Amino acid sequence: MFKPVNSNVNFPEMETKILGFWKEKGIFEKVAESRKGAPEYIFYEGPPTANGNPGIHHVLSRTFKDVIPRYWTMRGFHVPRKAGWDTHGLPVELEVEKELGLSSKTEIEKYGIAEFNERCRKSVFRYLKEWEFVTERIGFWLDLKNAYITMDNSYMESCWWIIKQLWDKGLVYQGYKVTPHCPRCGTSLSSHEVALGYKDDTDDPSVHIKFKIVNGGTGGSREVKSAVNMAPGPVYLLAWTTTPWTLPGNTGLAVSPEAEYALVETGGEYLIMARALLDSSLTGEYTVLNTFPGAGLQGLRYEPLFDPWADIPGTSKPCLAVRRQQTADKETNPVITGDFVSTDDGTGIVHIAPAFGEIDFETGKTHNLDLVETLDLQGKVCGPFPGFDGLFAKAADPVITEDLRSRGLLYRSGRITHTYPFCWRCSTPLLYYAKSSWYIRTTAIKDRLIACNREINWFPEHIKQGRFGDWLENNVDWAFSRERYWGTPLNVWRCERSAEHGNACGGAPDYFECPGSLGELRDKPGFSGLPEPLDLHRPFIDGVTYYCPECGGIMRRVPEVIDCWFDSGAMPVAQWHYPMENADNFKKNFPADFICEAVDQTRGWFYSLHALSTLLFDRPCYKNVICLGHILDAKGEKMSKAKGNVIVPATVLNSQGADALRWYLVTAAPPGNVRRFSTEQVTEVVRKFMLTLWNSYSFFVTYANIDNFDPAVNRVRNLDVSLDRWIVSELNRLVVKVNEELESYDPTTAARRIEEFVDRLSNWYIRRSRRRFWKSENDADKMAAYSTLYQCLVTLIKLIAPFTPFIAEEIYQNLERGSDPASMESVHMEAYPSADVSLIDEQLNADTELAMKLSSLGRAARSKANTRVRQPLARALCRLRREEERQAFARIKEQVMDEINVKDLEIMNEEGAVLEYEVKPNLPVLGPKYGIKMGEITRLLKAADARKIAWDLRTRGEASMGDFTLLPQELQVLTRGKGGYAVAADGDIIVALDTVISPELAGEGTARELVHLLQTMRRSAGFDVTDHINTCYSADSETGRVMEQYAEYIKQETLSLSLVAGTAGEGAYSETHRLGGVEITLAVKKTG
RNA sequence: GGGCCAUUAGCUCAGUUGGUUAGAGCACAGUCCUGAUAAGACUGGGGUCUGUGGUUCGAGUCCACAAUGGCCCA
Repeated sequence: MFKPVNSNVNFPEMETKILGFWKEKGIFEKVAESRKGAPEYIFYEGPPTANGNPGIHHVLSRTFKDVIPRYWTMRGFHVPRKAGWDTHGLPVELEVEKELGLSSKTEIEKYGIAEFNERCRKSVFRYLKEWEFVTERIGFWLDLKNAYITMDNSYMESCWWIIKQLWDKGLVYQGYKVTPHCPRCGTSLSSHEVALGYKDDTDDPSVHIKFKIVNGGTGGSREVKSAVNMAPGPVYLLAWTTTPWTLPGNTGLAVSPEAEYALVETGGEYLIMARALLDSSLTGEYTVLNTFPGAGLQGLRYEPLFDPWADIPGTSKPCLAVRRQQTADKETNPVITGDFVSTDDGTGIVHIAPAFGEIDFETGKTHNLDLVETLDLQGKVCGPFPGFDGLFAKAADPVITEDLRSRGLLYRSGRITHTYPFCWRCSTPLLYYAKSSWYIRTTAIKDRLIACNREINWFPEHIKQGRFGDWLENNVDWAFSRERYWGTPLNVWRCERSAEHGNACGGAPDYFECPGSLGELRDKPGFSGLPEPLDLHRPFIDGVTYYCPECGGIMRRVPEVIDCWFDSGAMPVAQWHYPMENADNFKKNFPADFICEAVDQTRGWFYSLHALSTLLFDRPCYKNVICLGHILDAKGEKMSKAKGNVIVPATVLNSQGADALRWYLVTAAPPGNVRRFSTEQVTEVVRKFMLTLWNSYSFFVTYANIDNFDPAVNRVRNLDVSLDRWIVSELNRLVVKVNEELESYDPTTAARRIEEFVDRLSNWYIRRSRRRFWKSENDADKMAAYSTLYQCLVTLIKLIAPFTPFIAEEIYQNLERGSDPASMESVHMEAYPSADVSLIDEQLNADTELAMKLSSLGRAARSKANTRVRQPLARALCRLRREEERQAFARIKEQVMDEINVKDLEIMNEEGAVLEYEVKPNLPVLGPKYGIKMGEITRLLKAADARKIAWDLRTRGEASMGDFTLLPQELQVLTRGKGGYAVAADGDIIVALDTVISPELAGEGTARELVHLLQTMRRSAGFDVTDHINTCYSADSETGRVMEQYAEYIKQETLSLSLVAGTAGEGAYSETHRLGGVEITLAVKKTG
């Protein structure tokens, strides 16, 4: 006996019960245990940060992260599922800053780094419970107990080891470069972090500035100089910028050497700029006085807008860094040429501030421009600039603009909206400026990064050459240091003397060492300053010093910590504390077979894993990667707290359940696409898939129990009913396909196929087999039906187990575990189904397709004739063109007759009465043969008499039209129902119904109608399916006659022991209906 | 400004190497079927396959450009 199944199932409740079962029996651990020693399939968990609530997009990635490992586990592999947590970095610090009300690094340091970091440590796991809850609730099996945690000493020590490896290869350097800098966070951002924070529609100033040309300089072509000298007033170079705050740092102007420039007079002023941009830049009428190539401007000098060297009381002095680059040539502020100058926008003259832009900086180096740094690390202006000294850069913009206006140096000012980068965590506008930072020289291995990427399978595939490939092609060195507090400290120590005494130490300007482990550090001469208990974080590690081996000076750690993307990219190594321990584990678990994250990780984790793996081991870190698209709300908008359109996983999990959500996430859209999420669609999954499956299961259990079906005893191996052989064939074909698709990382197509199978199982196999289950004798056919359905169900639940682990477990426990004590304790310990291809019968599958098609057409024809299916009809005719179909006809005839309730079904011979013809060109054949003449042929065919052509083709083997003689294979003769109301057609196939209803047929129809009424009444009366009843009726004489004629049939169908005319007795359930225009009253009563 | 992806019915998605009448499901309306079903069947309305050019005898499919949305990069 199987456990009875309630067809009114509550999935969330069922799932909770299964969760309890897994927990109580330790199923997850047992599954892992059962695969010990099996070949490894390696999955890496990309560590989330648990300082915020998990959202629906996390459920998406966690579902895919679960399906694939579950699949490979069932395929017999041992799949470790070590959890991980990302704990360092700016996001964490930011939360704490908010809590403490701190707003700058100075305030953090005043508060105390030790205390600050302690707060960070605590805040990291604030939402750990929610994360663990969601992870468990959705059935994502993850080894949470042995999670790797990036802030552990052991983890950080492994990071040190990695840095040391790179250091020894000369791949780590300190560079003075322009970096995007967040003035609020006070640190540089790596390029992948910058990528996270671009905002369109940023409103910024747009100013055109006049730079006054100094007469009598040495540069400029003769032509230009004479033009400038001959102008009646001062001549200005017109430049455009959106960042006025960079203007005090201006030390050069760049022009395009090839472009044409013009000297114009406008409003009494004399301006030089690119000719192509005159109309878009100038506000009024203008006259072009001269034109010359940009190269001619090279070497002109202009007056600086500000003097950063000035000594003005009450202002900061000097600027932070003011470097006069030129030694020989004292003249400053030159016009230079550069290929980067475009004449697409602006004025064709680009203002260069070497401290504030990558191109600017490089240009400054090339042309020996002065470097003037007028901002401190908080983004405040610093320098002899009364009025805006001390202001935040962006706040200084209007002041600077006003100042220039008052001095007549502003030509025009307005606003512009464009895209600008902001800090991805705190939304402060980023400022680009030159400063020192630690780099990993990834450009040195760029070719290897690209080559290793070739070995990776990306899903979707376009990421490989597209987004990720491009990223690698444009690789820049990884700026991996952060001037912050809560992160893995950079393990570089520097000799104090090198800075204090110039070249005093070892002859080098700076002497650095990079100890690669705690042990190595402890072994340094004079090591001291590390307190117990051990904590490698700041500020404790900052106190560690030792003696410089070169000069005996004090070695101190540099102040930086490392990028948290480095942490997560280090996980293949650091999760094992390799190489300090677990060398075996590391080797066994590297590289990964599979990882999965959303597309935003191409520059994040996907990159940091790939880069570190290539740097360290010269090989890719992962073999297969599913890259998921983002989730939008039902309207296609991004989910955000601000919009209030965030869907919390718990709401869906509580109402529809985890299986439904998982199935939806897998099947609804291709994984790589963006997708809209709405709970209505999850509900649809419940109705369409989950309930159909559940009801098939519940149907099976109900009847199997009535008949005491025992799969162990009643297993039928040789099926001779074609319906059974068909569904088994479909099942095995499904198993082949699903395996193929899962092996190629396409769970979506696999699941969609399963969905289709469930539909066929329920709506064709079970529906058509229903009568076999009701038969009162336990004959062989009935057992074959049970056995087949049982086999389908137990195979099916194993197929779906990776996708919907709960319902699979629930059904497994009842159907398989419940009847076979030798079965596994959980469905997830089972082997994934493998197909028996000998059971796949393509012919049979095609036959059944045809039967379905004919049945569908038959019903369509009935619908047109307005004849209900319950009313039997004498005859149907069908038209089949293809030889295979005509052969299949004999095999499926009975099925179709039964489906559309006709007494006879024949292939039609004389078609004229019900059909009309159409002749069409067979394009794939005719096209290549006739090419450009096709148009004419098509026209001729349309005009021709289709019936005649069909006749000619059949009798003469060809047909002629105009100049053309066409052969049968070049044309298609289509036929369709001729206006007749009982004909339905689809392409070649036609079904026509004989709609004449004889009195006998009418009587039979009435009998079936009566059975239907009584069945419905049984249900309304609340009888059990197996209850026997007594039935009474009062009806007109005609109906009474039918009752008598079909008494045996009616009694058998409705389990009536008696069927008598008369009024109902005490306690009977009675209903009155209209049947064929007359009123009848029926009454049913349970016996005994 | 550049790159990648998407755009097919009101909604969610299929659409194989270019080939004849572009399909499902949901939703809506009507009819039917039902002794597992919250299901199913049939019919109907609903599509200039985002647009414009091009290649071709023939384009949802290939090419170019553009638009919208998303992501990424400057």
